[in-house]
Amino acid sequence: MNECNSIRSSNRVLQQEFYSREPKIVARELLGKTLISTSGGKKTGGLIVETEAYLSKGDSACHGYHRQTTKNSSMFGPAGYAYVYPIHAKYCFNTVTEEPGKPSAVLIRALQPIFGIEEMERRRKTNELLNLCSGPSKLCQALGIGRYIDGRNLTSKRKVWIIEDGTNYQATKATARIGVTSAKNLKLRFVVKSSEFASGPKYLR
DNA sequence: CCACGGATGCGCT
DNA sequence: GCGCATCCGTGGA
Repeated sequence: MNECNSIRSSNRVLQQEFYSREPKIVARELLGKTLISTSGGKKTGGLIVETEAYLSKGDSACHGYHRQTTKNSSMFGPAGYAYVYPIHAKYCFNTVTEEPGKPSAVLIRALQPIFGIEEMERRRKTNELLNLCSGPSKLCQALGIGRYIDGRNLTSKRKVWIIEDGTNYQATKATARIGVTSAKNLKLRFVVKSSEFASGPKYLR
């Protein structure tokens, strides 16, 4: 934690204008904002401390790189909607960015747990705070996010949304994305510097 | 109907 | 740091 960080207090839900920009900008600005889910009837969520941008152009790691399919169609839709896809029997949660037709998104990779910690512990089957939301599939499990969230609007307080409330982090870091098998040269992963809640090895924080 | 990908995570070492 | 368990949804047959 850095003493230069300041706390924001606003319940305003992030709107389409926020998401309708380049994924790189959105990814950086999502750090320190608050992701909330009421899936399963329980309020869970936390501060976003790690994100990754997937670009609509020149990014072979982006799921929309080749063409639109049923799987990735929400990526081609309007900004401010969810793109959720299954991976290895788990899920990853993205916010769609830019205008319709441009397949880009921001993957939420880690949260500092804030709301519904007991419920998240139950869903994750662990009491370790640092292990609740430190990975894209971990946080989906903790927040009850599944494929049924794919294509949902994130700009109203229904099921899943993001509010301005949070922390203005001064120290952030950009690194290569984790786990991608192509376009490894692009530094499109954004992380709150030294955050113990982020995923990945320490030298990438 | 079925083969297979996939932006993972856990459990070892 | 690395191997592999795990499984849903897709799309081709």
